[in-house]
Amino acid sequence: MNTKSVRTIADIARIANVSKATVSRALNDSPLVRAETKKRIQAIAEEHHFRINIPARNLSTQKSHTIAFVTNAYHVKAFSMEDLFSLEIMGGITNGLHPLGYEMLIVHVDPRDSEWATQYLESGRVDGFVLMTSSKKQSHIKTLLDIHAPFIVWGVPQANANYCSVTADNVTGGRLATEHLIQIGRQKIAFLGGSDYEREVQERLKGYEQALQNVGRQVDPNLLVYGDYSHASGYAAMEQLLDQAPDLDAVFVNSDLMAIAAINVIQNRGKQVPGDIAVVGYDDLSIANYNNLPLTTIRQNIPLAGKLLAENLVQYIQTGVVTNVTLPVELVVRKSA
Amino acid sequence: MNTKSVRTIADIARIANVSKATVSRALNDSPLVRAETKKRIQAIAEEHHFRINIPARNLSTQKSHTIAFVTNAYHVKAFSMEDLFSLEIMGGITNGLHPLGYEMLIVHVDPRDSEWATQYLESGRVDGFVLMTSSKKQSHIKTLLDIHAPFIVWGVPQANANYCSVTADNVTGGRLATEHLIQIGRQKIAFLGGSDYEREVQERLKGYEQALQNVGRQVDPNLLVYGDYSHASGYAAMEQLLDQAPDLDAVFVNSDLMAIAAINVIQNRGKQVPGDIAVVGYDDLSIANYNNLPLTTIRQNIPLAGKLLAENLVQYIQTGVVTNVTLPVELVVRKSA
DNA sequence: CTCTTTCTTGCAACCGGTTGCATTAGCAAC
DNA sequence: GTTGCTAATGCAACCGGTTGCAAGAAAGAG
Repeated sequence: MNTKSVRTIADIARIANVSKATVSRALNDSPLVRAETKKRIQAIAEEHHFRINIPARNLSTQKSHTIAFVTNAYHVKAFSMEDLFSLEIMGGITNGLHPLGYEMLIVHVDPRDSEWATQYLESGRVDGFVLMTSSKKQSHIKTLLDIHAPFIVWGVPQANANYCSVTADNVTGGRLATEHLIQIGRQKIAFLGGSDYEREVQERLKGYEQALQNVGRQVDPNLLVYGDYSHASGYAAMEQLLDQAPDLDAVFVNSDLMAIAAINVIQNRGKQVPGDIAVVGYDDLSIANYNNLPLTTIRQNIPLAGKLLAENLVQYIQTGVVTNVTLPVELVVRKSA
Repeated sequence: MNTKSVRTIADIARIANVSKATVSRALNDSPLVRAETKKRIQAIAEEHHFRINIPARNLSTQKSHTIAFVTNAYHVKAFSMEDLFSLEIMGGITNGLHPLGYEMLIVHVDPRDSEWATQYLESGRVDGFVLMTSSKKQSHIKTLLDIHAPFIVWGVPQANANYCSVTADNVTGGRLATEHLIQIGRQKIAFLGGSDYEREVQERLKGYEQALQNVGRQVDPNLLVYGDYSHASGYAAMEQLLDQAPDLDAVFVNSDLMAIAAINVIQNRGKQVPGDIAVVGYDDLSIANYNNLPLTTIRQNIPLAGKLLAENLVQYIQTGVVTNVTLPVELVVRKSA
């Protein structure tokens, strides 16, 4: 129980001999209050360690200054390595939100539940959503559009879409990865993609195809496999690749986690990385550097992506301006290729 | 802008021909309202997809139903692998909070800032804190105690402390790890600890010492080194160990991440794990299983720890009852030892 | 039938901050 | 000295839900 004698704006008003309205305006730096009055009030508030009551402010302004980070890890008891991408981008998002006076809630979403968005938005609990889910993403986007919810998406937006997004240049990423493998002399270059229905994966494939075609090579369907970004799926996909094309000497993998799984498979089959098979990953998560065999990978600037997701969503909430950002990618050469 | 015609309890009251008070009581399942009236009101609310306004409820009840997850990753632009422990326990915490109607904010804390706790608590933004920081933990505990903030700590509580905590049995963990290494025939067993001022590390050392003494062996100070749980510190500590005792044939490492770093050092010096040097880690994070050489490790039940952190903090907020829980640990034998 | 007790629901004040509009003081122009 | 305009501040209603206490209805006992 808080027994401080100075707890509300009314208390500050009594001490400063002004009205609550003047105190509220002074603490919010309103131009309607004379500068010397404002300074005096702010000094009194500081002296008494005054804290404005956030629920009261939220009620009267009808804003929560809170963003929901929507992840689909609802089904697990705990986060894991599989969620490292979310973890890393989360840090960038909270760093972007904090200077703007916003907080971030983590929201697990059951993809079968169509009420989750209204439950958070129409109750006034959050002002908007950062959508990270990959399963049922289109369905979630539709849900959010239907209720006119402010949101931003990590990933390639739908054609003709009118919502905010931040993505990276996947075509260039695919091309850079493949060009590197070509440049170091690899002859039989495989593609281990994420979920094949995703635009990002399709664009990385396009970049891979472009790089091959640029040197007069053809795409071999036996060299194309897909996972779902999980470690297990990367493992299985790499096994399938080696079964289908035992003589492949390079693989471009659509995520660092699947790349590490692929390396495990390669090494377990008695082959050397990068000697026998060169491996390029994607994302440049921290694990890429920590792996005993540091990963050559395509860096998406995840801290910057997080920061822009935050800032662009808040800008949309405040102004209604929709922004779509495509970040550049870069090849990071380490030891796996 | 929400143009729904049924937005507030007053709207439901008008439709149901009762007062706001009755609607509020019905939606909160109060026994003061007749059962048939309650049913009727709940049906009307359901029919109109009514959502109670959370800021208004928070203001009138003076509760936010929000918990702050306090981590000290304030200094980085993004989370990383170093934060995998926090990520994994975070999942357990949100799973524990959600059925209780609570949300979780992630709060970065500058250890030099002494106002962070009042900033969140006295503004009514959060109802309590889960304290995960390891740097300046004692200082944060003092800060929270000074302002009578509800909180719970992951880790061993201070002697005579009167606050909630969840920890695991570190002495047993240290003993189990060392006994296992003894049992598989290792002669020169090293200890690579976390930060040596931490009670957890001291307790794990005690377990290590007990196991050695139980078989008539002495503790060799040249076999004791400390890191700070970071990958880099684990790497450096293992290098120091091998410099000091090139003939060691086992090492008990106080975290999975440092264990992986240790394995990297061992392999980079041309030695085999577990052939030349057996390695046991701690925590049983998801990475322990994903590593190409799956880690033998001491499992702390992280999902359960997270769930209990959540439930016991909410119980303290609601009832004032302080609970301290020590979870059992277990040895998980994989391939590194 | 009357009185007392209990049940059910309503009244309205409160939680604390925001802000449109009103009021008053001060200043400048005539 | 008067009038008109602007600046500074105050008033009080509002944001929406909660709940202590009051009022009235219903039921039971005598």
